[in-house]
Amino acid sequence: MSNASAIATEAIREAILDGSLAPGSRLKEAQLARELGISRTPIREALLLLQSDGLIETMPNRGATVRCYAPADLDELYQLRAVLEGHAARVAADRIGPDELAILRESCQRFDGLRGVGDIKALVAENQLFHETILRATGSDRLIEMVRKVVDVPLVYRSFLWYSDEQRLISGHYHRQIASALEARNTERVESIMKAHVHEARDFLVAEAAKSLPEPQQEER
Amino acid sequence: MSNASAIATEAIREAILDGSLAPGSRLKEAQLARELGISRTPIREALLLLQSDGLIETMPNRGATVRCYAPADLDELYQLRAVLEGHAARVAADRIGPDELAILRESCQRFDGLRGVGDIKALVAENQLFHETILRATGSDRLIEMVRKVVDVPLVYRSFLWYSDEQRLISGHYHRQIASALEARNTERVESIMKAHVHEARDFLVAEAAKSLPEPQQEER
DNA sequence: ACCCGCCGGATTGCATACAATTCCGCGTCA
DNA sequence: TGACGCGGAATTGTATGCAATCCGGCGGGT
Repeated sequence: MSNASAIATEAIREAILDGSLAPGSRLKEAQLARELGISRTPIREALLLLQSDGLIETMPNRGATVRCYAPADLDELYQLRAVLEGHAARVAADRIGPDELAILRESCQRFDGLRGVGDIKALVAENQLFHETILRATGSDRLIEMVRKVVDVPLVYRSFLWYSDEQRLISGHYHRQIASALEARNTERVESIMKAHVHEARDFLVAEAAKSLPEPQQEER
Repeated sequence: MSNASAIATEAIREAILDGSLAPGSRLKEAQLARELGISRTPIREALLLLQSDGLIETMPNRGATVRCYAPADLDELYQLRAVLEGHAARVAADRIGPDELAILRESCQRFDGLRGVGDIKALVAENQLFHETILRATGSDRLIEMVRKVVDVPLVYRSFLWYSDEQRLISGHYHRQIASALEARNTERVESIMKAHVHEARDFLVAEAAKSLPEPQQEER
C-alpha cells in the first residue's frame, strides 16, 4: 500500500463499512484530506473509486455522500449476488483443486467451532473466506470483482445475520453441502445450493432491515 | 456533458472502441491532455473510470495501456454476459410494459429490414437498442451497469459478427423469439433463449477471433 | 406576507508546480 | 566480453492555488 490514494480509498471504505461514516453523511474533500494528512488530489481519486464501487454517491459540483440503501436495494443486491455466486459455484465445480477443497473443509470445521461464541467478526471473516475461496477457484477476475461490488455494499448491514444462532447453524450446513457438491463436481447441484444459500440470507436480512429501518431516511450532516 | 473529465472519459472511450487507440498502446497523461486541450487532472480521473470499466490497465507508477484481450477473455466476458442478460430477461418478463414491448417489436421489424444492407453501424445500434430496452425494463440500475461493463469491452472486436448474413438472420430470429416470450411473460423460456442467443454470439466471435488474432501480441508505442 | 434576485461563504473542478519513481543508456569494473 | 550500478530524461504521483459553481440568507418589490 504505497500510494496515498490507495491508503485513502481503504481508510474511507473501512470508515463506511464499520459505520463511522453513517449512510447519508457528506464527504467533504478538504475535511477528509486534513484527517488523513494528505492533499485533496488522492482523496478525489479515492472518492471516484468508491463511487464506482457503489459505496458513495456524487452529484456534480455538490460533492459526495455515503450512499443510503433501502430494503429494496438490499433485495436487488442479493438477487444479483445469487445469480453471480451461483454461476461462480458452477464454474468452480469444474476447476477447483484439492488444496482449495481442503481449505473449504477446514473453514467448515472452524465455522462449526464458532457456534455459540459471540465473536461476530470471526464469523464474518470465516464466511468471507469460504465464499472467496470458491470465487478464486473460478479463475475469473472479472467475476470476483463483480461479486465484490455486490457483497461489499450490504456488509454495512450484514452483521444482523450472525446474531441469530439458528442462522449460523443453517449457514454452516449450507457450507458443508456446497463443499460436498464441489468435491463431487456436481455443477447443477452446487449452483442451486449456492443460490438457495444466498436467497435465504437475503430473506433474513430484508426482513430484519425492514424492521429496523422502515423508512429510508436521508440523514444529514 | 459539462465537465472536462466526463468529456475526456468519453473521448478516450470512443477512441478505444473505434480503434484509434489500439490495444496495448500506452496512454500518456501529458499527451492526452495536450490533445484534448485540458490539464492532466481530469485525464487522470478519466483513466480511473476507464480502468474500472476494464477498458484500460494501469500499473502503479507506470501509467495506463489499452487493455489487450485474448480469445479466452472474450469467452469469459460472454459467459458472464449470458448469465447476466439471461437473468435480466427473466426479471424483465415480469416487469416489462406494453410500450417497451412495442419498442422491441419495432426493433425486430427494422432489424429484418436491414437484411442485405451493408450498414454495420445501423445493425450494431439496432441490436444495442433491443438489448438495452430489456435491461431497462428490469429497473435495476446495478444490473444495467454490470452488463454495460461486460458488453462495452468486446465491442472493439464485435463488428465481425454482423458481416455474416447468416448470423444476422439468426440474431433477428432470436430477437423475435425473445420478444414473444417476454410478451407471454414466460420467464423460464425467455431466460433460456437469451442465454442461447448470447452463447451463439460468443461461439461465433471466439472462433473468428481465434482466426484473426491467434497470438495476443503486446503492441507497443 | 410571499416571491424573486443578488451576494458572500463554502466547496468542488481544473490547472499548474513540485516531488517521487521508473526506464534506458552509458561507463566502469571484474 | 558481460554484468553491475549510476545518472538523467521522461512519466506518474501529490500538493497547492485559482476559477467556477452551489447554497443560504437578506433585502426589495409586489
